[in-house]
Amino acid sequence: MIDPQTSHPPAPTEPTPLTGPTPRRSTRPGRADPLLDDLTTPQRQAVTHVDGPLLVLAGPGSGKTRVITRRVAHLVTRVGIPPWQVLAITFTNKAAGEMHQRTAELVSERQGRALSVCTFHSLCARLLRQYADRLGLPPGYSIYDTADQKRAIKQALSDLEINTKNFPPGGVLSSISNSKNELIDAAAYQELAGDFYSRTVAKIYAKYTQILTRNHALDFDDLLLKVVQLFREHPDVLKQLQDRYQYVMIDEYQDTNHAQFMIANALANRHKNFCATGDPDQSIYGWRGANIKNILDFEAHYPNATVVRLEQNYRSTKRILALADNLIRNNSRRKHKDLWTDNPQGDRVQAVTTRDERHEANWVVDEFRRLHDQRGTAWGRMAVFYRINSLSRVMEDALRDAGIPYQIARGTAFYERAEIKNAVAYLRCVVNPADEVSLLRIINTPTRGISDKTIKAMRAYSVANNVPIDSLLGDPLKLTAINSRAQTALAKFGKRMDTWRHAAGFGEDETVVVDEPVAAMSLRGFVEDLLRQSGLEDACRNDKSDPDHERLANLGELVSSAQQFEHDFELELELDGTDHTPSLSEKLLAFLERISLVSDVDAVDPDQGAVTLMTLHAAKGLEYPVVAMIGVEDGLLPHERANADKHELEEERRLCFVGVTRAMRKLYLTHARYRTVFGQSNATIPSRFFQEMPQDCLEEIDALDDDTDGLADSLSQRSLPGREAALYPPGTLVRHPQFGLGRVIEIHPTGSHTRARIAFNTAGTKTLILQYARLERIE
DNA sequence: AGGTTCGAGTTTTTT
DNA sequence: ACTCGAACCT
Repeated sequence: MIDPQTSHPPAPTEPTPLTGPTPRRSTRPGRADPLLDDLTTPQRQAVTHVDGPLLVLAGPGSGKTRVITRRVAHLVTRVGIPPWQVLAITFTNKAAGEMHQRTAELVSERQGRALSVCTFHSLCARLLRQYADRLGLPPGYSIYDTADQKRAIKQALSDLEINTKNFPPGGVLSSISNSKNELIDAAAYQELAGDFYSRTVAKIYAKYTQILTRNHALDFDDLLLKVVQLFREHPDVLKQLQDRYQYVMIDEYQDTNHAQFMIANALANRHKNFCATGDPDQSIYGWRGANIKNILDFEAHYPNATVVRLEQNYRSTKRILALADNLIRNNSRRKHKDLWTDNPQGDRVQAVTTRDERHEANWVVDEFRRLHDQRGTAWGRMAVFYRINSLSRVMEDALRDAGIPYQIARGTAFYERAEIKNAVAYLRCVVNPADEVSLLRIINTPTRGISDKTIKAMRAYSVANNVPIDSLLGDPLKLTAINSRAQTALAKFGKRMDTWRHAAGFGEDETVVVDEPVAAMSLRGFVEDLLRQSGLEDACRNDKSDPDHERLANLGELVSSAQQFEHDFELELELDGTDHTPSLSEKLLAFLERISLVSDVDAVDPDQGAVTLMTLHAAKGLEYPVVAMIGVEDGLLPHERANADKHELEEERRLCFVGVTRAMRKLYLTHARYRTVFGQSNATIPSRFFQEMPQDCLEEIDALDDDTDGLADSLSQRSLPGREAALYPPGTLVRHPQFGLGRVIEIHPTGSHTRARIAFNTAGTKTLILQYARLERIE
C-alpha cells in the first residue's frame, strides 16, 4: 500500500541489506536520493541529522510525519544503523501503526519488522511483563482503566470510612494521578500535605496504593511509574535498554509528562541520540499532567541540541492558516513560528450563528449535503469537531436522520459496555485471581446465589484477616457469617474459576504442566467457552430489555475481536522469526493488555467513506478537507472550567488552534444562541476566540432565520433560486427585520438556496440565505 | 434474592 | 436528559 500523498514511489533501489557495506556516517550531498529529493531544506536537515540531540519544531501540516519516517529510513538504509536499535514513541496506537507502516515502506520488509514503534504505555506494559520479576510484579497484573480506578477509590473511601460527598472519587483520583505523574508516591504526598484536604487525600492515596497492590493491578500512571522505578533500581536493565535503543525518537513531545520525560531521558542519556518532535502550540494535555516545559526547555536540557523549525504548511489554505496564526499569537507561553503556505487563498472561514443545538447540527448537515451533492466531496473527507463528547449526540441524530454515513471516534466505547466489561472482568479474573475489582464485578453476574450480604462478609473477612479475597472461594467455610447455601454457591463458583484457569494454562501452583489438548485450545475457543459456561451468553439471550439482542451481538463481536487479535498476534510472532508458538496463556495476557490500552482515535478509519465525529483532543494529528467545529461558545470553547486560569485559557486557545489547523480547504465555526444543558435551554455567548481571528478571513453567516429543521424544506425546494437572485442584483438597497438597512454586495444561487452577502449599515457584513431572510427591497 | 423505583449527580478533554 | 446507586417492595 502506497500512501497517495507520497508523490514518488518508495525507491526500488532499496533496501540496503543488513549485512551490507560498512555503515556510512554521512550522505553525499550532490547525488539524488529518493529519500531526500522532494524535501525542503529544513526538512532535509532534520532527516539527515544522525547523532546528538535534535528538536524538530513542526508547525501544523508541515510534513512532520514524513520527516520522521524518512529520518528512520535514512538512519537504517543510508547510515547503516541496525533497525532494532531504533525506538520511536508516538501518542496513540493508531499513530504508531501508521508510522510503522509508512516507515516500513521505505526500508526492507525485514528491517521494517525490526523497528520498535509504540506508545509510552505499550512500551512500559511490555517492559513490565519482561522484567516483572525484578520488581516483584505478578506477570498477570491487571491494568485498571478509569472506571476500575474509581471503584478502587470508592473501596478505599469506604475502608477508611470517608464520606464520598466531601471527597468525590473523581477529584481524589485526579489529585493522585497528577502526583503520580510528578513521581510523588503516597509517602512523599503525605510529607507535602499541609491542609486537611491534602492530608485526607494522602490517606486515601496510601489506601488506594495498597488496594491496587493487593489486587495485583496497575493503573495507567503506574505503568510509567514502575518503569521509572525499574530504571532507578536496576541500572543493569537500563544499560541493556540504552544499548539496545541507541536512537530514540519521541513524537508529540509537547504532550509528555514528567514521568515520560524521565523515561525518555533515561533511555537516551547514554548515547544522546534523542530526537523530539512536536509543537508547543499544540500542547493540549496539560490537564493530564503533560508538561509543556519539556519541549520549551529542550535546549536547556540539551545545550548542544540542533533545532529545526518546520514552518511551511502544506495542508491548509492561506486564509485558514492566517486565522490560526492570528489566534495563537494571543498566547504568551510559546515558541513563535512564522507559519506560511504556498497553497491558494481559499474561501473565508464561515462563522455561523444558529438558533440552538438542533438547528446547528442541521445547518452543518445541510452544508455537508450540499458539498457532497454539488461539489462531489466524499463523506469521508468531512469531519465535525467539538469540545465535549456530549455535543456529538445531536450531531449524530441529525446525520442519521439525513441518512448520511458517519463514524464516531470512540474506540473505547465498545469496551465500556456493561456486557463487554463483564466478559473482560471474567478474563481478568482467570489471569489474575487477586483482582478484587474484577472479581466483585462478576461474582454474582449473572446471578448465582451470591448475595450482597455474602460479598460484604467476604470483604470484611478479607480485610480483617488480611487474606486475598479470592482465597475464600476455595475455602468458604471460613465465612461463618453466611449460611451453607451461600457457602455452596461460593465453592461452586470457585471450582468454575479453577477450571477456566487450568484450561487457560494458569496452574494454581507453578509446577502444573499444561496438558496437550488444553494447550491446543485457541483464544477464540476459550473466550467462547467462557461466555457460554459463565452464563453471560444466556443472560443476554434472555434479556427482555434488549429485544434486538444487541448485547448478545456485542459478545459475539468480542469473540471476533479475540479471533482477530489471535491471528495478528501469531502472525507478528511468526514474522519476528522467533521460532515460538504462543501458548493460550500468553495470548490471553497480550489480548487483555491490548484491550486496556485501546484509545478513541484508534477506531477511526479514514477510508470508511463516512463523516467523522470527534473531540478536539482526538483530532490532533489528523487532517480533513472540510471541517466543522461546533459549539464555539464561551463556556464550551474556552471551557468554563478553564476560565479562571491564564495557563488553562491558553491551553483552550491551543485546542482551538489544533481544530482550526486540521482543516485543509473549508472550515466552519458554528455556535448556537441557545444550548440545552441538563435538559435546560440556556442563552450562550459566542466564543471570545472569534475576536482574536482576523476579520478578513471570516465570513459571518447568520442562520437565525433559516429553516433547516425540515419544516420549510419542501417550500424552499419549489422556489427558483435563479429568479430570486435576479430580484436582488448587487447594489440593491434592502431592509432586514433585525439588521436594518443594508446593500447587497454579491448574490449567488447555491442549489435550493440563494446566498446574499449584504453590508448592513450598523450590523456589519453578513451572508444570508435569501429564501429565509425576510428581506424587503427599498426602491 | 431479585427486581423496581426514586433521587442524585452528571459533562471537559484521555493513555 | 440520562445513568447509576441505594432503598424499598414482591
